Amino acid sequence: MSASRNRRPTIIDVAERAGVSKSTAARALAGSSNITEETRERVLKAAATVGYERNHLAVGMRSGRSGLLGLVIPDITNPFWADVARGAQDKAAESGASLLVFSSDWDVAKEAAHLGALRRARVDGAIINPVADSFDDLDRFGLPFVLIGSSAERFTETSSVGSDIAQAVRLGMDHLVSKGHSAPSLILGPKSRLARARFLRAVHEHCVERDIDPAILATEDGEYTVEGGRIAMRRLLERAHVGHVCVFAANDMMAIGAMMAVREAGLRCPEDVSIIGFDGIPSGEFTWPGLTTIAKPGRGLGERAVEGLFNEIEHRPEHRRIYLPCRLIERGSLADLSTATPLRAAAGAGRV
Amino acid sequence: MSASRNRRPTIIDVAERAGVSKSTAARALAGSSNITEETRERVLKAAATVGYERNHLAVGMRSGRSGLLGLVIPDITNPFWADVARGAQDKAAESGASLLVFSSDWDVAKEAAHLGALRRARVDGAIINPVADSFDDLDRFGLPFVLIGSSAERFTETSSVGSDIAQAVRLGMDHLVSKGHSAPSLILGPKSRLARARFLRAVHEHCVERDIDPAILATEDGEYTVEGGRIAMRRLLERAHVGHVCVFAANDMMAIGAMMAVREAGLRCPEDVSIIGFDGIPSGEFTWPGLTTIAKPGRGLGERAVEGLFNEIEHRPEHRRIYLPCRLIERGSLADLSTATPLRAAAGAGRV
DNA sequence: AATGGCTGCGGTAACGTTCCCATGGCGTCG
DNA sequence: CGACGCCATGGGAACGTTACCGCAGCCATT
Repeated sequence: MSASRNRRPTIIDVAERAGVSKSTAARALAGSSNITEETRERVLKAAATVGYERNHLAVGMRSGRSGLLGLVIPDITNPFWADVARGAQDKAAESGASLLVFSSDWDVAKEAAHLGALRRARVDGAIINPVADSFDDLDRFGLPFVLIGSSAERFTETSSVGSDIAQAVRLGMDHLVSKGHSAPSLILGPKSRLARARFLRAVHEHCVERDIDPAILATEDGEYTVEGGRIAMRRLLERAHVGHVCVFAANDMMAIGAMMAVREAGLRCPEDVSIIGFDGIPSGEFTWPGLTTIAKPGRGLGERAVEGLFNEIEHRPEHRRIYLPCRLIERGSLADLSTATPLRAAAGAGRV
Repeated sequence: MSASRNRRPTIIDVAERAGVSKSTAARALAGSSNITEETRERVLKAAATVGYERNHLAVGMRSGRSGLLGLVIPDITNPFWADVARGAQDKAAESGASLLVFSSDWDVAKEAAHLGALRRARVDGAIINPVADSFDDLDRFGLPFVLIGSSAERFTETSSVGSDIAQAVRLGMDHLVSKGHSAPSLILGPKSRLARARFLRAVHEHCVERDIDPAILATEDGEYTVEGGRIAMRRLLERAHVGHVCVFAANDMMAIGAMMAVREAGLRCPEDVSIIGFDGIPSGEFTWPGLTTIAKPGRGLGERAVEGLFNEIEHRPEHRRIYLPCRLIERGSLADLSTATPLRAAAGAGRV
């Protein structure tokens, strides 16, 4: 009859089957205006029987909207970014959009190539965590986009979604003092990274509020890696005064490295050294002791970014930076110095 | 002149600028037959100056190939699957294709919905790790696809890509005997899972080769989670004979759980219990001791799957199951019983 | 010298959809 | 009772690209 067996049915097949024109069929399928309830049902039934599915490519050509969104993140293998991707994907699916996921692997050239691929694929917009420092590639992009993550600070003119670092630091510091630690040593990222300054500023502000002189805090810099944290911790231990050491690491990987350095120095966590991290990566659950940390809302970031992107696409520009709250995950890497319980007893309990 | 400022240039703009027809422009851009070198250069230059980029949507409409591939995996947050995604994405990019990534989160309904979204997005094909047991959704899919991972065994008629379990088990067992362990206890997945049978069969075959009676191996089942491994290990320790215990876990998460159970029982790894895992997840690097394991070639799986998918799409069906080799990662969770060195000394060395 | 083939190019249709306009029928209001 | 307007529907164009066909000019062969 109408459609051959191996071709996918089009709206014309539906129209023929329902005995109407393709215009009418389109109206019925769009669920919109000026159509008899009876013909609509007839068309819908015809569509169901022939197994019609709207061709997004054709829709995209005609309407200029492809229903495709891009996501460019530095490392898909990092569970945090994967969580962002999942949130974005779920939210996009709610609106019938699909997500093109690209991992730049911290490579500026690769990132630029990905942006090109997104343009050619005619995505409606993109969510980007830029690894490049320059505006060039983003300017060239020419499509609506939303920035995500800490690097957004560099671009004041575009809307962005990130974690609320200030709130996160407050959460961590409050938790520290509630456990009897007052002025933690800091393991920070490289000086070149903007996230470092933001983190440090938040700590300072919090110290000022509590009448602590920020200058007394020992700090060490390092790469945002396990090895970076290990080295930083080593140096921290060399400088350490007598007594319990408390460390606030700006990143979970560094916190894990710090934990390793503590063990390698023949010390114990949390008995001799307390550690709190920042990120909420799954690996923190499997260290010994488990890593107490502040978890970023990865999934929420992805969801919110897609919302912002839709606003951007539909020319309802928010031009706002949105900061989502983080949450504390208590595990075992922080000693409780606040109770009257002698340290050794607590340590013994923690052992088994 | 030709194109308005805010519209993206089309091939017609290029043609006008180069002073040729759009047919000729298309030929030049396609880099194909029957065109003077001179006009080709003129067109190419015109394309560069107006900033022309081929519209994939239009190409897709005309050619029936969208340049989009789908990837449906159970959990994007799992670094193994993320690695698969990266491999697939890289390989797809080589051919100018883009990847739609969907995470089914172990939800059959969500998986079916994703397959529908892929069809509507007019992907050229998909790579799928099916969580559903039935063929129904896959049959309904109606587009070329390649299966990936262990669940592929259920579908004999389609080409698939997976890890070489037999080789991996051999690798692990060989490593065990080289360290002086002969007949490891086994922590396996749930009986319902096909991967369990495959793993167990490989172990048995290896035992037969070495004249070991497979029946003497202690086995425990559990969920493929940290908690599952912990419970299984607990039971294993209750049954344990005197002396060193060696455990081969079918999954890294379970291996990590087993390590926790050992510590909770007041024992030490690797001094009292040796553990080897299977997967190669990053978390295994951060446990104490580091987890010795067999790593699956996630990235390679993704790459190979895309190759197979292209074959499928272009009707060069391989209809083959491809198994990629795994590799051993040696960390500290396995005691070396083979040397003359007394165990205690080795243990002491392992401590710092 | 005439004819055939080949080569470079232009014109046009088609992919599947949506939007705009035209048309006819019917109800309503003056 | 006539005219106007509204509503349901149909016809056609357009989105940007590629494939096919046709045409003109040129070289080679007879």
